[in-house]
Amino acid sequence: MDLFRQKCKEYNLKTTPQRVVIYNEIRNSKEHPCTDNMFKKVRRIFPDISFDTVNRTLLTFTEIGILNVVEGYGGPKRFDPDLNNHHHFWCIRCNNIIDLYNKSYDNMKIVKGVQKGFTVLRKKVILEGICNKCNRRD
Amino acid sequence: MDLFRQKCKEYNLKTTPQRVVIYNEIRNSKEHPCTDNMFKKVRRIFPDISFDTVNRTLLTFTEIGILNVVEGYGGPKRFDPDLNNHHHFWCIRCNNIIDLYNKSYDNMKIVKGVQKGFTVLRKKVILEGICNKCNRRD
DNA sequence: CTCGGTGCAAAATGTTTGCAAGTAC
DNA sequence: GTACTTGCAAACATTTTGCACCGAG
Repeated sequence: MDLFRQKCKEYNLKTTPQRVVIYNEIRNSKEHPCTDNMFKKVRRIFPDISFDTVNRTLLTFTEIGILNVVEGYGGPKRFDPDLNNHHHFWCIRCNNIIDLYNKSYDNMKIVKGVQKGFTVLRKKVILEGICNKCNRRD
Repeated sequence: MDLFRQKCKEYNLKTTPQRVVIYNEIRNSKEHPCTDNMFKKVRRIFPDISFDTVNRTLLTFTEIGILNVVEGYGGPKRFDPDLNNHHHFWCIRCNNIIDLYNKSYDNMKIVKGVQKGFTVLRKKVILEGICNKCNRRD
């Protein structure tokens, strides 16, 4: 919440009730929701909010760095409230994303080809496959 | 081309002229085109093809494993003709994807949390940042 | 000849924009 | 009071679906 207020001040954003609710909901989220998921969640608390506001707010949050967008395959955007360095396992069947925390992944070196002239902001490992639940279901 | 014919046989797909053209174009592509890029490319060779066929064919190709879809952030799907193990640098400004080849990335271990019950089909490293061209442009 | 593939048009899905009215500061 | 935000509606972009016709095997 401090981060939120601080960033709002920094970027001249007003702390509207809508933004507060969206911030709290995504912070408390353990998943990687898409905009529509967030809209449904937020509307339980703030029934008159528009989809539009949720969408714009999520994009604004990624711009000011209190949220990340995570990799997907062309479907709806998905957001990640965890700003710590972490990695993902992606189930290609149920589309679930599982967070992975691993020091050796974090410490991975940046390959030479990318160093000159490039700025690397984030580096992450993505594992793709079938999760335990989907495997069990077969 | 052999891979193409073999896979078509395997999955009972007909080798239509449309599919042949699409296959050749994506194979010769050094980029990571989206469906619309492919449509434009293919239409130069096969002017009467529909967008629809290109889209369906690309999806079919990913299903039979002669193409991969690559990670994105909710925009149009992008395809990758390179089936070898490789990694990506992603410019968040110009949206360009640069292929990275690196043995130590290839040899990365799979973390323990994912081993029981999970099937890992692919693993890759994604670097996100600003590419040399975009940096120069500032 | 037959079944899968194509092209078209329409629908569905997801995102963005323009603007009048509202509200945080 | 003013500038930023919101909600709405319409536009846009991308993908998917249904179906009649076509053509590769």
